[in-house]
Amino acid sequence: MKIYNTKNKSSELDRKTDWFANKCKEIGLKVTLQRIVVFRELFKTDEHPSAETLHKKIKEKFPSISLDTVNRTLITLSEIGAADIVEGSGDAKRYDAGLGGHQHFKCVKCKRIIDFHYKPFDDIKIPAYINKKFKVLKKTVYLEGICDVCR
Amino acid sequence: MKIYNTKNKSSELDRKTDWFANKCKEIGLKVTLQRIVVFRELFKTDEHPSAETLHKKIKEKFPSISLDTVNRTLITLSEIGAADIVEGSGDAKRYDAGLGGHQHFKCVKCKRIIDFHYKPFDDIKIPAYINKKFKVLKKTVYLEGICDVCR
DNA sequence: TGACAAATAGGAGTTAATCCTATATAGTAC
DNA sequence: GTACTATATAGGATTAACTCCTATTTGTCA
Repeated sequence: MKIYNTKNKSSELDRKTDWFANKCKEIGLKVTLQRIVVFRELFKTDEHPSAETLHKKIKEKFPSISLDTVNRTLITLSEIGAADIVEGSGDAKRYDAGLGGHQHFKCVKCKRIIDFHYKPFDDIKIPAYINKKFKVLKKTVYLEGICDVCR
Repeated sequence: MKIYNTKNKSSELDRKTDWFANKCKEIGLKVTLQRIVVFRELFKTDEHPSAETLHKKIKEKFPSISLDTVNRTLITLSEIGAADIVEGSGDAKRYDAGLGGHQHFKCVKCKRIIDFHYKPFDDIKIPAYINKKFKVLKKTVYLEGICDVCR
């Protein structure tokens, strides 16, 4: 059963949803409406929402979904590589759809997280002695400061 | 009044403490025993403690200090550049003495944060269009993965 | 040494996340 | 389609990590 609209010509979102549903099946996770909805809502936004923010938005269309489910699902998504926990300093966890190919700037005043993409940051090389000792799963260049609106 | 030991030949720690006390005075912050103790304890460790971890350690010598004070002080330290909040993904805030000159690897399993220093990471250049739009206060290269002990 | 603004202790309150468990549902087997 | 079983969910309870409040204390400066 498809629980999302596919009448229109297949959008990026629907293709991504198919990819996600298949990934769940492969791994042996059930494809539930909640998981699909959380995934799609996260994919649609570029606001790097916290679990609570995302929960509020999803409740508009799906009033019975619980915050716990959103939290659990976001953790599941990040475990299977369908989402990323955005790096930062303390505060509530913030997520993005884990598409890669960009870096984050976080405003210390308004807590807004802004995407930017600077190719050389994708290509930074990890020294051999680190790769030898640790298994590096993620490398990030992260900037913090005052955004254009706040200053 | 010096509230820390200076009988021995001036150690790095004592010199740093003087620097910190002067910085407080410059800015107009009172030089309290609590601030000195938090600063020194943070400077002595390379474990990137959370406020709670640091509070426990300080209580051994200074039983009356409150967790709130440790928390407030750590925030103050990071505001005046005498400490850094270590970047990471959610969980409790972790601090270091903000000496710079190193990067962090965080183990996603045991949450241990390990310092390493790779010179090219100090020198990454921020593109002009970012500096023009935002005031960048901090740039970080941050690695995450599985540490040698956990794997 | 006295006055006052700033800082602290410690308990109360808040926010984010996780746990618990009865109920519901996806996937599979018939 | 129906039944079965392992997962997943809802939502309230609990925990963790702060943050706030206020009476008391303490640096700092005159």
